[in-house]
Amino acid sequence: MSLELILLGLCREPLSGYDLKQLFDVAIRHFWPAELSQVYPTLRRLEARGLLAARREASAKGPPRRVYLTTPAGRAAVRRWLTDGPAFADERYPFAAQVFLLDALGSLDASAVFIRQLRRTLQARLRGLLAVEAGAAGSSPFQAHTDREFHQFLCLRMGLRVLEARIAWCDEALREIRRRKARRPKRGRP
Amino acid sequence: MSLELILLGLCREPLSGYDLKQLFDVAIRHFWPAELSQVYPTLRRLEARGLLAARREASAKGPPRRVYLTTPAGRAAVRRWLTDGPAFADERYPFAAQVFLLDALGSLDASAVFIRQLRRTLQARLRGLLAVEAGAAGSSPFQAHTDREFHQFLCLRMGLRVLEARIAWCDEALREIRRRKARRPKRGRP
DNA sequence: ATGGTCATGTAAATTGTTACATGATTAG
DNA sequence: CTAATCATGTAACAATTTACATGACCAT
Repeated sequence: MSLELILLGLCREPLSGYDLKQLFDVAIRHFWPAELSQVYPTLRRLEARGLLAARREASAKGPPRRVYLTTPAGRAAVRRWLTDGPAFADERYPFAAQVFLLDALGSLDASAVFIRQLRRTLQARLRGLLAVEAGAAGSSPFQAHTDREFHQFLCLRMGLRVLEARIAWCDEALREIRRRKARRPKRGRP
Repeated sequence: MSLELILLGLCREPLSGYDLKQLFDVAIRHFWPAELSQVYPTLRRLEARGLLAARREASAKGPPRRVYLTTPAGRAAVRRWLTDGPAFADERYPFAAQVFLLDALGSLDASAVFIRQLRRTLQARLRGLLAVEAGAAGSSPFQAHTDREFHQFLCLRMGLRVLEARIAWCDEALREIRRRKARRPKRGRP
């Protein structure tokens, strides 16, 4: 399970479930989202297996924190995961399925409306990622970073490129729809 | 649930669970995979809800087939899904998570090995999709197709573009790793 | 005192995967 | 006769989401 490995990878410094959730939400949810209700039991499980070590910590606010740190066994598991090569999972894009079935609306105009809406949403996401990039990188994108930041930045670039590709696809699709409409002009009023 | 809507969308002509599974495997699994063990109960559920109509059919081989056809209510559900605009789901890319954590290996060379391997795998997938494209489209990609084929072809193009973007990212990442290595030359033997 | 953030969890429901079970027909 | 394809399904498990539950501390 990838969530387990990700948590092990992140706990190279002591982090609580709450901390981890925040990390996910700012930097990781783009390629692997996680809810607190899944994080907490998973941390317990990893601790029970000896891959994480837990320690209580008093907190300024609220209840005491449980912070976790990866054990040597946990670190070994992460290294194995990484050296075993890229891992893949099934990908599910509902909007692609919608495009596949879009002819059910029986109107190229309706298809164009759909794709324009898709483009707007993707554009908004792209703006979000670009803001992260600008904030994280400063002016010189790949320079003056630790190896950790460097790899995280690479990761962000991957997200950016995929979004750009999807937006470019929207433009291609709209072009092709226009061409198709031009070739087969609208009936109704001559 | 998207699987339900996809099945409803596909059953505009009578199809059995078995037929549908094959459709998924050739054309749909790229953006929405499905197992038979999930398809069969889902079809039953949709029939129970009056969105699909089932009919038995004798089969040349094997047991009698159950073929399903979308009812007017089912078609309405599909149209609603499509006109409500693009639907999104969480996306999970284990390999992106691995890139995020890759600095745990403590070696830019190891990172390059990982990304080269990723590139090879993506390249192989791209070849697969290109073969589908060539087979489905003939020489003139968007022309001389029904609206149905047109939209399905658009869908394929989206898959292609995302794969190309990921491969381009691999190249960028390898370039940046080389630059970083050049700037901070290897220690060990001067 | 009201609402937000800190901080932990549990329970139920949904969704999807893997493994198992069955049996007919056809091609080699 | 053996394996592949056709065709249906069930059962057990795993992963994830949504909703619920609790309580402290801080700022307005």
